[in-house]
Amino acid sequence: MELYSNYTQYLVAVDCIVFGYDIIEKELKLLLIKRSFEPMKGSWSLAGGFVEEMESLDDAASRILRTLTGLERIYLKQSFTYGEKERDPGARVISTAYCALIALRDINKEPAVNSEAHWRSIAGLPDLIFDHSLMVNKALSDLQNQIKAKPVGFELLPEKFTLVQMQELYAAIYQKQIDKRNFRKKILSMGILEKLDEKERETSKKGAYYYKFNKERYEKLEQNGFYFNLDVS
Amino acid sequence: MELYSNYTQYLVAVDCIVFGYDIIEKELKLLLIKRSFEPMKGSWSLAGGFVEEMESLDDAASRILRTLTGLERIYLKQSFTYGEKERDPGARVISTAYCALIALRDINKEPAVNSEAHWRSIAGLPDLIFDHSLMVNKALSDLQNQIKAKPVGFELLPEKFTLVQMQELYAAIYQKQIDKRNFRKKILSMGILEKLDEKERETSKKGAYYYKFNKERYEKLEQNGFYFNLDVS
DNA sequence: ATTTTAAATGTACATCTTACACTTAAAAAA
DNA sequence: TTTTTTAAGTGTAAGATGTACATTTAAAAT
Repeated sequence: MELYSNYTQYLVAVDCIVFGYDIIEKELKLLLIKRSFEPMKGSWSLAGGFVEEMESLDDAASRILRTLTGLERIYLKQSFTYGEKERDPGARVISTAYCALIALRDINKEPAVNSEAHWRSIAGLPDLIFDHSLMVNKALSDLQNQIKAKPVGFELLPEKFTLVQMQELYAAIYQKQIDKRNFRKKILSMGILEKLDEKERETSKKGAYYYKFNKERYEKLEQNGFYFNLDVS
Repeated sequence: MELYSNYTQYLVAVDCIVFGYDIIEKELKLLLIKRSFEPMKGSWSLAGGFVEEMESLDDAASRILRTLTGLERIYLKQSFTYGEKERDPGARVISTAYCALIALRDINKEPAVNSEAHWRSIAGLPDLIFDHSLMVNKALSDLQNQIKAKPVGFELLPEKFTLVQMQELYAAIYQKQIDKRNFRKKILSMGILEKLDEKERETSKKGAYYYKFNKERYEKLEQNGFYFNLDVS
């Protein structure tokens, strides 16, 4: 490039913070990789990679997520860019973190998961390379804020879910107990869930009604000034 | 660098979205630059520049802001990173936007302002180069959300300010009218303002009491689980 | 028929939000 | 010295929302 020719160029990376919700264990997990190259080969790391010439940052994040999990069309959102001089001892690398949410039952069905990828409970994470722990802490705290104000939680649930399951998801992300009646009252009063005739019968004799998220209804309400708000006691 | 040697490097820039509040005109303004080099020389642009080898992204943003306005120790926050392939026709440039807030009465006192820098009201901005309008829209919308939940508004007011001035600031940022009694009730009930004995006498015969923000008090309350919340009717 | 298990439900009280109009202080003008 | 003018300052009632809390219901298993 002849323009801007006096300026230094740098490696640009993306790192993916992939949160997976395990509906069975009722736990939020994080996708970690055993690093296969130097520096810090063998340490725990986020799923990351360098941005290629023909792709945008968003494209790079999608590609890396797809390569590692086989999943596409996942809620994937830019989090924050880390540009400290010495953050990577191998070279000056500017890295943009992306945050993804996955329902773990989906990924278990997928074959093409990188064999060096592991799901680890967010309670009790190992040390991560470079500034990756920082990235995770920021992303988790952003997720907690976001899930209050946008219906991103539905990305972590199967299409049909019970209110108990939804409540367990929120409890796992906030890491606290939630009052059942108030939670139900609040989410049902928004009018964005559809009650199905079918019941989930695995966890109880009585069975719990399935619901599904009515996205069209939500979008219509949002246009009319409605705010999703699921702050929790 | 010998590690990571197969990957392409890119130019990395920061662009500063500098909002200035004009307490006289009661208007939020944006700092724009007439671009002095190709491509798009002569067009309106944000204050930007390339990241140098010895500085972090944050450092680069501070340096650029200082160079253009002479101001230091300004509230300066990373906003978002723009990495589309063709966003800059001159070269592949990854740019991280930063957002700064300034009280315009402060900057008027400063001498070292770049002569190609201009303050323009956010109502009625000109077209900006590349994706800079996008950057501004996102930053403004983030500012509106942030100022609800954190006391960043005080960065835009002089140390001593009247409640009317504070209300005008919020009205300028939200671009809407605010009920005087409710606004006062809400902000005063937080217990983070100190009423001074002194009055501002320029705008009224009666005079309006000055207040100041008690930052220590705010931080203590915040530690105890208090949330600043200045949602506006 | 009885027991067991988890799902489903309602209410009272406190807190917060919202809409709304008159009084007060002080300078300027008459 | 009175009157006028201007912007600052103040309160309340009604409605909406948040919170704490315990019993009943459905259905399978014994």
